[in-house]
Amino acid sequence: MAKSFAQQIISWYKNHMRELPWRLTEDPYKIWLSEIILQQTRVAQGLPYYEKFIAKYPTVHDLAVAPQDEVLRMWQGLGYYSRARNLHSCAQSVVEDYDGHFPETYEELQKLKGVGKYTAAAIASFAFKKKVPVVDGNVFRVLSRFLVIDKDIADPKNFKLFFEASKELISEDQPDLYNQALMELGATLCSVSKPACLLCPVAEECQARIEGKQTELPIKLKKVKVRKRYFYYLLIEQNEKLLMGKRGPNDIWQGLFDFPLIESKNVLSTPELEKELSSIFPKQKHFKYELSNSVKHILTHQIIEAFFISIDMKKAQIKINGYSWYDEGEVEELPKPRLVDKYLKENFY
DNA sequence: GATTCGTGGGG
DNA sequence: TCCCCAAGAAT
Repeated sequence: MAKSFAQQIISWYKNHMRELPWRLTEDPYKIWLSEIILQQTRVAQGLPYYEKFIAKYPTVHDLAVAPQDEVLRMWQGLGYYSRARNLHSCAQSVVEDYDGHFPETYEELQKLKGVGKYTAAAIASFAFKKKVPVVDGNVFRVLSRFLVIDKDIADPKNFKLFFEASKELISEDQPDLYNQALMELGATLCSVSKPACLLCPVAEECQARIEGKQTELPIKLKKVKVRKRYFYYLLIEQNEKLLMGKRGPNDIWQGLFDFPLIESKNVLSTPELEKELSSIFPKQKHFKYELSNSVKHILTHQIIEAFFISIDMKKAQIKINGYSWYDEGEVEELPKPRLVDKYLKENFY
């Protein structure tokens, strides 16, 4: 009897797998941590963060008792910061509600903060050898090609179709290796633009390749709308200290620190800017300020054009709600958005 | 259920 | 320069 799809990709995987640290362990904590870090993130970008976290927090207990600002600072630069907040909260839940042990089933795992269908399937199969298929961007791509599934992968109602398709193909005794092989195939050979079909272990049976449709699949319809925002950051320094504050909910960078901010839907003229400034500092009649060149910062749904305004306030009493003074050492330790961190590194430290 | 959450790299 | 998108989840 011919080798099954699962058998073929698993034997290919065994010969080509990259020996990443989270693949050389069965510790659910390490597997969970790696999966959270790798959500919407490439291995090359996430790997140093994984090493850093494991060194700082060897066990889920170490992570649970850490201060949240420290965890956010550790996460700085990786993006999607709700992952860090949920990571921390999840660690505390595992310690308090599960006696320090991760739950083992697909359903129970999804009750944890930051753990959805993909991550639950990954932990259940990698750590506990459960027969649950993972469905991520790679799986959508590989299966849509292998089976010629021309349904929109951006539409959540089509998730089940791929989940069930993979469930039909998953290995009975090596579900973990099957899932990893499927993702690795998508991450390496079965790439978005130029799939390396000549190297593919299942090219012979790939329906898209047979029909010459590799690059037409998968179908993804949704396009993101991008919003433009203009940030005028106020750099206010007194006695070697800088005024900074923690960002609140319902916007980007929740929990991270930045400077007092004037936001606008469009570029401000000099009079407009000065009017804004004087409304923030009503008591100051005249003060000097210096406006930086604009810095573009691109997010998934927003393009931010930022200006940094250094303000000379002399010895005036300055108080802005929600902001406090931090010296250089303290500023260094605060979790900050990339945009802010870069500016500080280039102009202050 | 459509939207919103970062950042960096590749084509 | 622009577009895509990468081991998704929460709201």
